[in-house]
Amino acid sequence: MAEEKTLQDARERLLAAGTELFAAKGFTGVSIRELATAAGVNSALISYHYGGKEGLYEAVITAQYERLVGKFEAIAISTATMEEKIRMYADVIRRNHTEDQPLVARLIQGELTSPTACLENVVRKYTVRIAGIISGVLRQGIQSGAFRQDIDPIFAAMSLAGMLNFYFILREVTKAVVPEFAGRDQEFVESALKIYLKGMGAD
Amino acid sequence: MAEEKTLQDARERLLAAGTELFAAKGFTGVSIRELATAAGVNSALISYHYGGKEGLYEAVITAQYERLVGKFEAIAISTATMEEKIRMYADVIRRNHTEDQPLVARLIQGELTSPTACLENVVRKYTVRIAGIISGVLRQGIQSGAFRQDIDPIFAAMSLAGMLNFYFILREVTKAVVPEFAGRDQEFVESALKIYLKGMGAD
DNA sequence: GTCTATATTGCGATAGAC
DNA sequence: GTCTATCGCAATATAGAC
Repeated sequence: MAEEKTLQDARERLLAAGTELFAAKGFTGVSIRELATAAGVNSALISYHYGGKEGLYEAVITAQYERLVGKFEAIAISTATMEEKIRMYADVIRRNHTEDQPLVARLIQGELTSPTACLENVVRKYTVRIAGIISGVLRQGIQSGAFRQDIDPIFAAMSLAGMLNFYFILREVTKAVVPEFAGRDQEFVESALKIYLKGMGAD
Repeated sequence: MAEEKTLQDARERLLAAGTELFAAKGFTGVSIRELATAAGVNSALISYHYGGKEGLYEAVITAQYERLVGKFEAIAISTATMEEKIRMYADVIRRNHTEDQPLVARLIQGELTSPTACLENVVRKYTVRIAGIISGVLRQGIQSGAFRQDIDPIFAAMSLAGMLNFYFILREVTKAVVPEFAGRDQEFVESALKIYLKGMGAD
């Protein structure tokens, strides 16, 4: 078991290169030659291992969605309180956009905004799954009386996800220009949660 | 002054075709041949009038941003109350995504999510401008005591924009699968505003 | 201002040697 | 499982006629 990272096979190296390059430039912005060079392998291996450029792209997107879904599910089945779970969701989203791999978050957001034709079903599947996980937790909170009764849980979930994700989408665009945004991610999340938790509170 | 719509010059016809096609397929998804055919002109005229495909794309994006900024500014300078203005902003966003030209909204969202290299400055400019307009109105509300004092107006603006826009981004992906979303746009906006207005309320 | 024709470049995929 | 070489195609841009 040589732990030499550079000795992973072409398949793995292509997945890693694809994750980085597709995230940075989008599907159509990267050529198979560029992917192969970055992975240090021959471009023909993309077809051999993944059936083509689209196949590699699908593998990249799927792997990232699975990673994210796993984190959301772990929170949902934990024994934390309702408010703690919401704070944990917010933390996953913040970390996903900042610490983990900011470009990958943008990749998923981009696919969400206008899915590649070949990936519409994949994106739909995971979107529905994540929305289901979060709205399920909120439904519990509504039924238990912790949250107000007059909001549909799915709408409550969309509102929360929107507040948090949209900021991080825009941050990439504005942080160089709007001084207000520099290094205040955590502070934004706290402000958004203040608004959301008060807004969802039962009277 | 013949009002014959089909007799507008190639420049206008290309802008119209570009708006529709770029919105439907993205920048890289459309070829100049396709643009020229849709406009009923020759592909060489794209270079002649706009300096190339990128120039036409920039003209399309700029025109759409100007249209949107105009609507936001009109609300900002109106004499409506604070809550009315927020409801009017929400209405502009909803109409922009549903009635006006849903695909164009997706075009702008897509550019926001990951700007084309050549358009980063354009996108930045308009993002900052719109954020400035909305946060300015919220700042007034905060100073007047109508809204809570412990939230930065720019964060409050981002939270509002996020709640509303994110739903409409996802709606395109999920409406075919999640029955909850079919025809409930107005209802979602009302729910989101309920959460937001209560969450921003001064105690 | 508009069109025809073409130059040039780069793409994704694959056949076949090793 | 990986590489070399190449095929066939579609892309944008432009030179030059009208």
